[in-house]
Amino acid sequence: MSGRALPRSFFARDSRELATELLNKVLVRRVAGEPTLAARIVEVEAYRGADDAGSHAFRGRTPRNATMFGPAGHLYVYFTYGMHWCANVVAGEPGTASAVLLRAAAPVEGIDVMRARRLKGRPTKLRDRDLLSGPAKLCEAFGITGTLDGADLTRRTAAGDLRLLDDGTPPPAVPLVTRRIGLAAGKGDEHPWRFCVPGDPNLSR
DNA sequence: TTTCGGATTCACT
DNA sequence: GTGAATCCGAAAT
Repeated sequence: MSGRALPRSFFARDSRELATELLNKVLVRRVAGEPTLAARIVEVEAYRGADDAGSHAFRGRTPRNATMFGPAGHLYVYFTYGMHWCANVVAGEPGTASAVLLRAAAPVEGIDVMRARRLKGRPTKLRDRDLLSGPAKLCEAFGITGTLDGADLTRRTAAGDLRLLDDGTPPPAVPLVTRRIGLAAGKGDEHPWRFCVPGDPNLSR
């Protein structure tokens, strides 16, 4: 997978704008001695700190959400439902606590590794389109856990190399926009801040 | 210190 | 379509 690594300036803007721009960008994970993993992002959600009841940062900074309050271009990883990890890209200026949840992607490279991680020995079959079609699925397939919370997406890190690349594919001219998934009624679910590549088979649910 | 519920997924009906 | 799995952060006590 080749392309231009996205610089810090790309991430340092409003999370809703960043969300639409992340569509069709390529997430790449390189770890020494392992096959490269690559996937095209097809579904994201924007979250904001102060005025977004659906955001982990709504009630202010805590040890858990500290990464969201830091500089853009870092990965905010959190654990939920007692078993799942989800990953966000931090947006905006430090202190705004905004981020973009990576919800689904299309597998591009390293598909066998992704499938093995997703199956975890289960006897079921998984189509390619089921490998990354949800925020926790994406993390499982990419091996993203809490140890990568705070990782800088614009630099090589000790944990390996996790980057976002622009391979020249533009975001969709007209993204599919819906309400965000999984939020309780009245807790930010009213905002239409989910953005998708229209018609993509790898979308969640 | 206890309680509550979650930015989900999967197996099963 | 429904329910179980399963842990932790944060609010409530």
